[in-house]
Amino acid sequence: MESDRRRRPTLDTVAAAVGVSRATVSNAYNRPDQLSSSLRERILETARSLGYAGPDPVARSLATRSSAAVGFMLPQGLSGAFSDPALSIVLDGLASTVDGHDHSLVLMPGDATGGPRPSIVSRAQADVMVAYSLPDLAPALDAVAARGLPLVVIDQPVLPDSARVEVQDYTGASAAAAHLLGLGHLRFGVLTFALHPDGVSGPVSHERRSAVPFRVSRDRLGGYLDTLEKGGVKPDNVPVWEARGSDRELGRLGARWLMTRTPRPSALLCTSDQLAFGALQAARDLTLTVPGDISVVGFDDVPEAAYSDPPLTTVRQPLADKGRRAGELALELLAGGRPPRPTRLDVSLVERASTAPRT
Amino acid sequence: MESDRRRRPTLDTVAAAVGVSRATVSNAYNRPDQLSSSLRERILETARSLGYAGPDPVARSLATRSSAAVGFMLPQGLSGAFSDPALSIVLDGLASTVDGHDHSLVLMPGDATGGPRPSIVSRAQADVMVAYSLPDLAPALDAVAARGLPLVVIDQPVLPDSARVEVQDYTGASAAAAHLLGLGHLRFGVLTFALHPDGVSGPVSHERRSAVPFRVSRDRLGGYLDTLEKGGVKPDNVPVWEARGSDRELGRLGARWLMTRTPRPSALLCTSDQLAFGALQAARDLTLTVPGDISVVGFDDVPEAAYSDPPLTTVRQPLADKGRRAGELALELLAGGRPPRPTRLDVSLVERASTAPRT
DNA sequence: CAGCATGACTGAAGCGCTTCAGGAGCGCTA
DNA sequence: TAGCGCTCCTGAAGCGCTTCAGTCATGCTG
Repeated sequence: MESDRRRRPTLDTVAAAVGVSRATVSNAYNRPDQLSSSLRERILETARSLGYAGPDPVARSLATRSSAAVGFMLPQGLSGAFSDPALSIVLDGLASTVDGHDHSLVLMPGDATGGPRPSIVSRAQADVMVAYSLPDLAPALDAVAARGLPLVVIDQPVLPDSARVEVQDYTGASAAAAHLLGLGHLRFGVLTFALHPDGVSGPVSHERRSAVPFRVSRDRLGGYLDTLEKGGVKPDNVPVWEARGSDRELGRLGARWLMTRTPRPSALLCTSDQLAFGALQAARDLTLTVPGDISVVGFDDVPEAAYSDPPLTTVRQPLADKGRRAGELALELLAGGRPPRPTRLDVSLVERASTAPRT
Repeated sequence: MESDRRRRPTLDTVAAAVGVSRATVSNAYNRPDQLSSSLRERILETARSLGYAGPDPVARSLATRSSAAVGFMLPQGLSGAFSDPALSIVLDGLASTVDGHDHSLVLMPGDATGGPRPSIVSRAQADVMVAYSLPDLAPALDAVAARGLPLVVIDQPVLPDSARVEVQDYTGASAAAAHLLGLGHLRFGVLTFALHPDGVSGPVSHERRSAVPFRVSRDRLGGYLDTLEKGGVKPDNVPVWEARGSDRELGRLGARWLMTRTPRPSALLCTSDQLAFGALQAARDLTLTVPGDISVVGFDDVPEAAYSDPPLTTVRQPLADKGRRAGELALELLAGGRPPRPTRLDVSLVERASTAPRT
């Protein structure tokens, strides 16, 4: 079994078998124009019959100083992460971009600290890292810096020397709040995903609202609350529930709490569509009608938002573009480019049937 | 900028700075017991001040002939893949297992062929591959074989020399069908995810039902149809809709078609919970009640199945275990073990409120 | 004090590949 | 036929690390 692994053919094996130099065999794979096509054919044929599957990726990476992979760092474990389709869409955009350039994707799931363990990051074979929604000051980010790897940041910490793609979270949230205000609502509730990476769900105390390490949460919550305040609604009178993740079930739980406050809010602002879907479910549980008894708005505009019952009023952000852009940036940095100015993608309010004037 | 990358310190840099041999510096990182702790401290300290972030992962991989990564091959692109929480759960189980052993996860999304492109597989830096639900004969599998990498297969092709973890799909499907038969149903419809990797959705013709390359689809569909036949229901009289993926929206589409056949089926068998949720939605769209007008059963028992409206009768499979087991197998193969006998996980029917006797 | 473990460190041989400065051969031109 | 520019191929120097067989003091035993 030792010999199993040891006996694998290498470039030299093939070179010897064909009777050419190792460089020539290498060229057969990487620079077809450097040798006659007949020789190339002969080399490839011999390689095949020897069971040689092409240049070893690791050795090639060492020699070229490039591992042709982009690392993707997540704030959470995978199951939590993918319960929100927003991430899948972003990741798909990213994956198809880098895949098209023959790069692969190394996933680094996070743990309780709100990011991957630094040791994972130090050992990851990737030559550019993408940070997705990590909290400010995540240790993983130090590990990236220590390795001197180029970094592209989606949606989160503002770091020197990193490429960024983000979305007008504050503006979008603000528009959603203004929409509700415009409909005459006076009593609100806010349902947000994690403000802190500690895995806590529950009503949000005053101090927990400040110093929020997740920028996205901070901006959306801020956009909601500031706008309400400008509209004459005291933030202190707005109950806020923090769900530790962004999925329906957690949303349902939080919404139930919000919908049973006295007096009951007539409008709910949610920081994601998933949470909003949970809220729709909670309303059904409580036999409240949406938007009759209570208006609900989401954030993201995932495809399903158009089909929910009722269809969701939400803030659209271009998720696939976000991923694609991140992929492009990663590739650019890899090519030696300096981080360009941050890409800021637009958001827009999509009015559907889950909001209505206060009755 | 050239120099930026070139100037990165290496083991030698640190060795020279401290005045020891390179081997000693290497030992400082990998075998603390091989040197005095005071020297080790000094080395680490110097490394830090030099901006050396630890041994280069690629070089280390080459020297150790191990890249400490497991490759994960998917049948589809990422966005489609993750719209079904079942995959997230499996992947999370896998990720936490391998992560615990300091291995990382390389994702290889598939394309229209039903698996990752072979070139991606040939170049992936992983020393064991796991195939998730790939179709039989996927080209990616040849690429794995060509490289001589150990392989663990989840849910799909039966390959010589691979470790396997699978689920009693046929048995589970059969139990679901028997349950419905026992409730007195006579007219059925089947809603399945992809039978073929060609991205086609629609009613399933007779020939398309045979030679199904996805084993899971084959077994579940077979389990449904065979059991119905034994119960006296001709498979040819059972309309089958194939959705190209496993998400709600596709399920809703297919279910709408199935629910508008004449005569209308009184029971729907779905190959996944996501499709079943779509069916629940379709019923609402058509103002049919579940289970009053039509019974619906799913497959997987994802967490949400317990909370849907109505809660879903479904076939439970241990998703997280599946992922964990795959991770363990991968690690075992890496350690040089031979593929053990296939792990077959049990399924069981969970009766909830989406099925009822025929009225 | 000879003999011998033991602990601490080193030299050098790889790991499998890419790349670049040439060299050899060959058909053209002037 | 000298000279030139091609095309096709090679030699050798790395890429940054691990590992294993030693070497060299040092302290301990009998």
